[in-house]
Amino acid sequence: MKTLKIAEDLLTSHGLRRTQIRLEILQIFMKSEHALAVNDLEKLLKASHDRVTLYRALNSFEENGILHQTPDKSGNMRYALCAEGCSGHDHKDEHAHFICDECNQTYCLQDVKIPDVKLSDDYQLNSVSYTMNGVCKECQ
Amino acid sequence: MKTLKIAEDLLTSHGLRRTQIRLEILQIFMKSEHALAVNDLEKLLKASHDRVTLYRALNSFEENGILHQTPDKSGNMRYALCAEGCSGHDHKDEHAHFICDECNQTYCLQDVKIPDVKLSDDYQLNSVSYTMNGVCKECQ
DNA sequence: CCTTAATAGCAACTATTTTGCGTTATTTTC
DNA sequence: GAAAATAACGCAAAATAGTTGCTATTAAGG
Repeated sequence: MKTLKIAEDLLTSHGLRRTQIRLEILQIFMKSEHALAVNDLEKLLKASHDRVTLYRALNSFEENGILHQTPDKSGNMRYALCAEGCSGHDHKDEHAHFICDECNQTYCLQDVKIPDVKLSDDYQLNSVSYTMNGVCKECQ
Repeated sequence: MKTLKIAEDLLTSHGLRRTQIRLEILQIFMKSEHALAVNDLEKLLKASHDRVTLYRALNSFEENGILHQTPDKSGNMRYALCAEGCSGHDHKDEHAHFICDECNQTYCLQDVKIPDVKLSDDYQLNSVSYTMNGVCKECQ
């Protein structure tokens, strides 16, 4: 299936409008193997757009369970497509992330499931994130 | 042992100067059960100080393995005391963190060790972080 | 004491993200 | 289809976090 078609379906199925930018953003995420910062996104977009537009699109996607966010080591937000089965407030994003200390890129390790830990009853758990830092293949 | 004495020892043993602010900062961290943002720290300090001073103190502590940092969900940096055995570039900070979605506070779960995962040889691992989100006891 | 090197504090700057508001354009409805 | 409704865009401005350069202090060691 073509990425454009998938992007269109993603938007429609979440009641969002199919605008040029949003379609392009989604296609970029589909082609990317790692999480992207707003910065990265700006560079990958054909035309230049207002950052506000990007932020609003990304937030909307996040609220609708299309994307999920993780801050990188320095605290900047990065976004990546959710696996299927995400819904806005109940992210099933239970895979680990790897962030390269050299190139600072975030890899979504879809096949690395996050192991559980024992947690005291004092805490009511909603979601978990597992992030590894190190050096990726490219940078070794 | 009094917190002041501990703070003094921490500074001296790392070759740092025992200034008023730094002693106070360290004591605040010793009394706090959760990780603090620069913002929190400002409120907890008796007198008001320049934010730059706080940032520089915190960075210095981090480099010397006295504190470690974790970004919270929204990407803001939070700091907490390291367990013993941390050194500047080889943090042994292998415990999990819990961040409350309500009050946004970060709890250091010193006794919850981070479990390992299998990682492809493509990645060279340096450090790991495990963060849980949910609702803490206070907020339930 | 006196030196010197670390630290504090001020000013200014960069980067990220958010908010308000008028305009544009996609959807919906007739 | 055309008009109405409203989601999304884009500009301006501002809030927030963190950094850098520089000078003034001050702790530590002779």
